[in-house]
Amino acid sequence: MVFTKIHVLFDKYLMMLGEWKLKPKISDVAKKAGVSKTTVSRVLNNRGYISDKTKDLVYKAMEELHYVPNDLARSLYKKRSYIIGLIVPTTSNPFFGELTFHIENLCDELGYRVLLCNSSNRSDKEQKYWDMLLRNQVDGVIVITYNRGLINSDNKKNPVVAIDHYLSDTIPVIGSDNYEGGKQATELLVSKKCKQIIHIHGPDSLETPANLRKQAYVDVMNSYSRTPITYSVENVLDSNNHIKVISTLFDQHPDVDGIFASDDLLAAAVIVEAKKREISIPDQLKVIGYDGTETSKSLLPELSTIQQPIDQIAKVAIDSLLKMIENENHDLQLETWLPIKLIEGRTT
Amino acid sequence: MVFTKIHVLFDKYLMMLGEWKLKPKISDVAKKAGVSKTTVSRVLNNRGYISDKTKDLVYKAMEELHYVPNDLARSLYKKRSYIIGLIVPTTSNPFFGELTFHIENLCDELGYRVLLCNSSNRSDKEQKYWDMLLRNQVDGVIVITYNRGLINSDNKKNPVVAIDHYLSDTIPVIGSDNYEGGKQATELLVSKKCKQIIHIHGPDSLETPANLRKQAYVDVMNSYSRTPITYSVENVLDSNNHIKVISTLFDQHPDVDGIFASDDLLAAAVIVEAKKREISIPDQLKVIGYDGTETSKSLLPELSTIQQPIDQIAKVAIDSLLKMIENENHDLQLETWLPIKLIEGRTT
DNA sequence: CTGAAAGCGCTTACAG
DNA sequence: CTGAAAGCGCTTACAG
Repeated sequence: MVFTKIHVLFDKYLMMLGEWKLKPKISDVAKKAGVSKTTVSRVLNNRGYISDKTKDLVYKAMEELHYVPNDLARSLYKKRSYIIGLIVPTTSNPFFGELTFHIENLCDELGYRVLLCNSSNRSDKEQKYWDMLLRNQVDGVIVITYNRGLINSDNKKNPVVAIDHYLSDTIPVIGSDNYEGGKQATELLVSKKCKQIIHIHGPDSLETPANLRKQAYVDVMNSYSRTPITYSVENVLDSNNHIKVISTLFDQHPDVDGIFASDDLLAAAVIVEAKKREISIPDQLKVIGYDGTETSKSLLPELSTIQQPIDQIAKVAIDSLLKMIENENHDLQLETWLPIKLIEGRTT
Repeated sequence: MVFTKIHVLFDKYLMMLGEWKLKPKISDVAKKAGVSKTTVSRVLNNRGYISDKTKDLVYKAMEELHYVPNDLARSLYKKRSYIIGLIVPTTSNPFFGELTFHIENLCDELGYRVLLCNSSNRSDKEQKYWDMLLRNQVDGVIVITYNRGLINSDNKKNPVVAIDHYLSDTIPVIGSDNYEGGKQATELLVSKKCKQIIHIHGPDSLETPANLRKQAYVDVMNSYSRTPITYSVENVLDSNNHIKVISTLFDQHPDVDGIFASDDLLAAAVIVEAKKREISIPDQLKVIGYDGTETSKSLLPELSTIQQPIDQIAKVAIDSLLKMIENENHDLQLETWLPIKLIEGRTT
């Protein structure tokens, strides 16, 4: 009798759980199954020996209560959140959008979740995001953005890997083989008999390995005893800025017949401007870009470009980060440059 | 003397914190500042009265220890994580990439973080992600993917909003004015004297408001006493699938002179196939897409398309979700269709 | 095979 | 203006 009464009371409590949006916790499951919290936790984590009978009881109780474990509590105890932070300039850009997709997918496979941050390349936002990620106890961070100040000696302990950006001399950097890419792009234009080859690229101020694309261009030009000419776009995320620089380029060098743009969006803007000026591509002007995302292959398939192995970059970044998280970073490569692939379209 | 000794010991402990990668906690700050945990917490949260002197002591201690609050612990107590989950098919697709950017940006402004999930439109992944998000105690979820089974009666309590997909009759749906978009696209082709207008769209099986684009096409065709002809691409994320369907379309309807594609990537694939078959655009064939992302405007600026107000969609989605989270969902609209904009390029 | 107790790092009534 | 104590929902030695 007394037992029944308690049972009824407990069911009432459960109804309240439902109505008040209260979530059942491990002790509710324990009560319902008639075991201790410890046992429920053991069943939950498949840890230690539990009789099949008890297991079944617990499983049934969990099901009836629609129990959902609270990972926050678990993370707090374990000092491990299985969350990684990802700071990108913006997922609006197809290169970062695809990179984000691959990174998140790999994380998911490995049991990690990702907290996404779009910094818009603004260092104030990068800093705010960085602090937020630390407060949220992320296990590690992947950074695709520039902010040398971000990592100071205080937080060198946090596992971090950077993509295409030097952050400090202890943080692994992953990227495509920028030098080789820049070389192949320039060599292609030379081989196609371009007389006046110009390179357009991102901000000079950034200390990114992507500068090697420019370096390769300069070296190749010099190797043919030609004068390198480069134009810099200060804000890569602003397409109006693209147009202005490109327009200036054409005004100052009406004889240009070969352009190597450091990314595909820039190359696309070059093509637009050329069309506006009735310069025919590839007859009068040859254009090659960099990145070769799926999106640009779909939307602008005729573009010649240097394709980055985005999936491999994501893979190496995650692998390196996990090694750091697991403290197996003894044999960690500090720089990894993945092979690029020249894609010849109809713009060269 | 004794005091000094304790001081020295404490400093040693702090050194260990550094070496062992242990993070200082509130009690470390309290000890260093010579106050209680309660006081430190109050300073941290600017709550209740604290003397300026104490405040300064605490701030100094926090700084010296490089103290970082643990948001996991705070969330656990507060039963509020300030994290929202975002399930998209893939950020590789420019539409979702841009939507993700805007959603994350708005969240950041409002003090929320986002846990990103790429479902690849697979319902098994959607389900897994959904469970993961609940375990991680997200305050709400934005879903851009189809899985009616996802939301069952058990978890109707969780704040959710859907973008472009009907999940249940209690979950708000946000999207562009698909019907109006489909109508304007079709009317444009009609006004341009296309004789044979065909519509290509995503999977028929999905119960998405995007089907209204097709419905509008059908209605407009009927209003001109024409026979609607539609082709369906089963997997929108697979470009090979696009090509096959489009190729069939051209084979079966060599007389086609107007195509309304339900997204820009599909439209781009149509253009590629047309070029391959030496069909000139817009003379012999007019093409219009749907989405009008920044990326497609950059890479394929000549494409005529129906532009979705991605930023507004993100805004309404977040606003609705936050209302649900704050339990102010009394006046919540269940369906919101934001105005589209016809962009006439050079493919029509 | 199972449970009582302590603790993860916070916050907040409550008391003074 | 400040502190001791309880509790958020878990996990894990430890003991039996």
